[in-house]
Amino acid sequence: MKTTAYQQAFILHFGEMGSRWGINRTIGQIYALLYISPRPLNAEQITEALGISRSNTSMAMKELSAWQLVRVQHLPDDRRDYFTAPDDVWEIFRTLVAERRRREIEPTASMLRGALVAPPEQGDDAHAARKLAEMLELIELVTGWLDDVSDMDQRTATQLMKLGGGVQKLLGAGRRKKETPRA
Amino acid sequence: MKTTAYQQAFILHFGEMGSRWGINRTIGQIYALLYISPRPLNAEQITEALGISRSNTSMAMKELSAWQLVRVQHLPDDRRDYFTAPDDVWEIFRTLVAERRRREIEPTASMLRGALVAPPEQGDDAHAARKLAEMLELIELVTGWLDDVSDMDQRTATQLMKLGGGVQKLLGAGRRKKETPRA
DNA sequence: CAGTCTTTTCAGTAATTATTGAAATTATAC
DNA sequence: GTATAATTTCAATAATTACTGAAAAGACTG
Repeated sequence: MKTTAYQQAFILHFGEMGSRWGINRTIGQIYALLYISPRPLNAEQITEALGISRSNTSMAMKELSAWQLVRVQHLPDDRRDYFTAPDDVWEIFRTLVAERRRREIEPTASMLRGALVAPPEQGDDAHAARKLAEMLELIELVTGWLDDVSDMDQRTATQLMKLGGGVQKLLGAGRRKKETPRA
Repeated sequence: MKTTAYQQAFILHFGEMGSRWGINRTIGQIYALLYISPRPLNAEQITEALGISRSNTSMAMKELSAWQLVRVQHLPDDRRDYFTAPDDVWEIFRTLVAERRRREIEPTASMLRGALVAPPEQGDDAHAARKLAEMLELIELVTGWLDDVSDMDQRTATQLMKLGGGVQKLLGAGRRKKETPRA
C-alpha cells in the first residue's frame, strides 16, 4: 500500500485531530485511510501505509471495532482480515453520535439519577441537587432527541436539518429570536 | 471552602469524566464545583476545596475562560477574582456545542474545503475526493443545523426536541422508519 | 499433529500531558 | 515611590497514554 500526497494530507490531518477527538493519532490515521480507500485493507497494508508497528495496528483495529466504526470481511483464498469503513457518511455519523453518547454522557446521566434518588432538602446540598436535576433534565431532553433523529432515515433527517430555523414556523410559534433562513 | 460528601461525589465524577471529555481532571472538578456552588468562588477557595496547587487553579481558570465557560466578577473591597458558571444549563450547553464545533469540526471542514478546491479527477485520488466531498457536505449540514438550533430560544428548542420523531408528520412525509413517540 | 500464517498480548520504553513550586509579573494601597 | 496582595508564568517532575518488539496464542493446511 502506497498513498498519494493527496491522500496523505487527509490522513495526517485526521491523525493530528485525533487527540482533540479523544482518540489517538494512530486510530485517526487508520480511520482516514479506510474511509478514503476504494477497497478493503488488511492489517499489513495499513501498517505499511502508515509506517507504524503491526501490534499498534492490531490494537487500533480492536478499538475501532469497539466503536463499531469498521467492518471486517474476507477475500477468497486469503485468510487475513480485511477492514472497511462504512460507505455511508450518514451511518458513520449515527455511530459516532451513539458511541459518544454511550461513553461521554450516559455515565454522567446515570450518576445524576443516583444522586437524585434521595435529594437533600436543606442548605447548599439542596441547591446542588437542584442544579443536578437541571443538568439531568437537559441531558435527557437532548439524548432523547438524538435518538429520535437517529431513527429517521437520511432523507427525512436531511430535510429537517435543511429546514433549520424554519421549523419554528411549523411549530406555530412567533418566538423566533433571529432570522436564519437556510436552503 | 469545604465540600460535603454529596458535592464531592459530583465533583469527583466530573474529574474522572474529564479525560473522556477532552479536558483534564482539574478542569472537570473545578467546573463541577462552580456549577453547584451557590456563590462565586475565588481561586484560593477552589484550590483549597480540591486540594490542588494554586498554579494549577490559575491555569485551569485560563482554560475555562478560553472555553467561555466561566464568568469573573468582583466583590466590594475585595480585589480577588471570583468565578461563576452560568446559571442556565441551556446557555452552558450552547457554549459547549459552539466551542466543540470550533475546535473539533471547523479545522477539518476547512481542510476539506481546501482539498476540494481542485479535486483530482482520475484514479484513487478521485475516489478519495468524492469521499471528502461527502464528508464536507454532512459536516456543513449538521453544523448549519446546530447554528439554527443555537439561535432558538430555550422554549422553542425544548418544544422542538420534545416533538422528537413527530416532526416527520409536520414535514408531511410518510417516510417514518420507526415510531418513537415522546412526551 | 507439525508447520505455517495471522493476530493478539503485554512488558518495556517513548512520547505526551498534567501538576507543582518558585520566581516573575501585575495590580492596588499607602 | 515602596510594600503588599493576587495572579501568572515556566522549568522541573509526575502521571498518563501511546507505541514497539518479542513472545504467545489462535487458525488453518496438508
